[in-house]
Amino acid sequence: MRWTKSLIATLRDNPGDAEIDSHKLLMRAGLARKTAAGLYSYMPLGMRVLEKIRAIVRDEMDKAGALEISMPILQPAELWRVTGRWDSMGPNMFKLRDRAEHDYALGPTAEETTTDLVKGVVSSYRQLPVTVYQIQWKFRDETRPRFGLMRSKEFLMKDAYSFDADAEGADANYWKMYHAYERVFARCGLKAVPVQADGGDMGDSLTHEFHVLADAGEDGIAFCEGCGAAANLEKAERSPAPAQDAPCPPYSEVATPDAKTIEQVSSFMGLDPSLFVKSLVYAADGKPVMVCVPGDRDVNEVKLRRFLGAGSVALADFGTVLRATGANAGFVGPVAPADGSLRILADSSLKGAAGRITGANKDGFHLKNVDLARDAKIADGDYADLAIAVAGDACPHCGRPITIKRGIEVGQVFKLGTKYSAAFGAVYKNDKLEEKTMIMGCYGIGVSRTLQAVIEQCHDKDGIVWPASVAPYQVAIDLLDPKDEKVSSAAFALEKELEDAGIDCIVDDRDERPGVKFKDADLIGFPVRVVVGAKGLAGGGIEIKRRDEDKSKTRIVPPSEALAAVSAALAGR
RNA sequence: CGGGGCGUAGCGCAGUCUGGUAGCGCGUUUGCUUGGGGUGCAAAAGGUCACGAGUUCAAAUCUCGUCGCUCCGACCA
Repeated sequence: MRWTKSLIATLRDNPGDAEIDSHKLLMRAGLARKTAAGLYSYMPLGMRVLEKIRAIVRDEMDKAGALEISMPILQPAELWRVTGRWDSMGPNMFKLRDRAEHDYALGPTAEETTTDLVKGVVSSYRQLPVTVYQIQWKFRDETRPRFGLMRSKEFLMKDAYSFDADAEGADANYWKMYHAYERVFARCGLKAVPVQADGGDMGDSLTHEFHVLADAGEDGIAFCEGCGAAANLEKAERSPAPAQDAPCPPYSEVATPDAKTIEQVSSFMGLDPSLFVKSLVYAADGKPVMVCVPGDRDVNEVKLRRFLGAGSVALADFGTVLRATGANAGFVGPVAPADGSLRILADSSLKGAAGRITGANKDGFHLKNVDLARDAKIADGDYADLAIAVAGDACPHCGRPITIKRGIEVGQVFKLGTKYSAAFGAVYKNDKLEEKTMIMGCYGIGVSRTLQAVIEQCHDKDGIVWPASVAPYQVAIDLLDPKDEKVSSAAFALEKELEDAGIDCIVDDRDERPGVKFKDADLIGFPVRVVVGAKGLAGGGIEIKRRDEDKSKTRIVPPSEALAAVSAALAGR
């Protein structure tokens, strides 16, 4: 490919709306342009990267025995109503209507569509197991799209769905995909780590997320250096030691006017936040429940929902808080709430807590010297791990302190069980002609997000440093004297040689100064750069340098050895 | 959903407070120059100053409204 025949527009300045390096570089290197908020157009260079990632994903899926299909982006509402997700996905789904007033969604995922499809095709155990996948544009009405392709309204996703006759098969499929994912990300040049995650809406059982570690990541991940455990913070368990507080005198009221937050009250009273009990009123499936955690901790709503077995939990509105406790938010506590039947939960680290400060369930007042066991009605079984883990918490498996890092979620594997197959009646007949429900798994990879994750992980101060496997072109040939017949024909000859050898390359044949070409090549990040110039040719040859190497490592070879030298350089990447 | 910031040339921005001929850098075009890390010089093209209404002799600038973009927060009591 010739630079002058492509459509490449690099930018000197960072776009004003880009916050993180990968987003800035995505735009500056001319890989994509923003069309509207959360919507991007891929330029020729970006398209090539996307296609290369897609090809790797497809290859690994095929090797894992999955079958590629394509299902409609436009999905009828009736499918979503079968599982109730038409309502439960709520505003996250783009919904529209045709002229006959039929409802549709722009697919945010495709469990329903796939289950319905497979149900109609598979009827015998002889056809199982089967795994199908597609690489398709997905749509989600994000409340806040950000960071370019990281969180956008439209994104390319590979979604695979497995159907098995029995649990053992489903299990085997899960791990087959898990290992395929490891290979996909490794081949994209990414260090992605599998972490335990919460099933959320999709199912209750085993699930792992694959994360690319990066400070710009939106998820927190807890790691244990001791035993290697890794879990999303939403899921991360801790094993908090119970408090062993000394007995304290009876509790008494303290006036704390205008001090509502833990921060305000603790500074008002001059006491450490950890001595406070933070009490929050939640609505669990609409029913109020109070949750107490130490003042320097936050409630983990995912764990809370799991513990309660609730469909949804959210902080209660102020009216509910007032009715349940008798006070406004800021002054509530576990001691004698107005609603005596209010269930009160507490984090395990509060078991045995005494001498603590809580809200008084009376506006403007807190209580000091609260002994939870003595003063609050908390059932023994209602002490649980309910707080978000923080660095230094004990690992539940080996007891060593955990560390917290940030990650970008690029993939996730789920065991779905029969949630969808049961809803759709996706059954097969076994060898005794008995009807059985298929057991499912689903597996997603954010293809467009992966593109940006590679940039986030592979860049330096000069630009992107593409792994050879997903680079828009593997080789850039900087033609320094395009008007010199001899020089340009040498460059074009090498271009042909490389292309014949299956190495894609782009010749920068612009009438630009060398510095401009070097800067652009570094910015876009082609893995190998070849310089063909009059000066070099006269001096014996052409220059070859890897993007991740210093200038001093430049090799000069005669044109006849260029192909071998480029291949060698690429092999090193 | 709440709060802040911003909408001026393809991109990045100044000008707005204090109303009076629409500016700068990059990019683009042409010519010369230079030719190994974003050359230098000169000339040129390119803007209904987001949109609408109002105030005024006069509005990018003041007022009101609308739309869009963006950041932070989303009840942690």
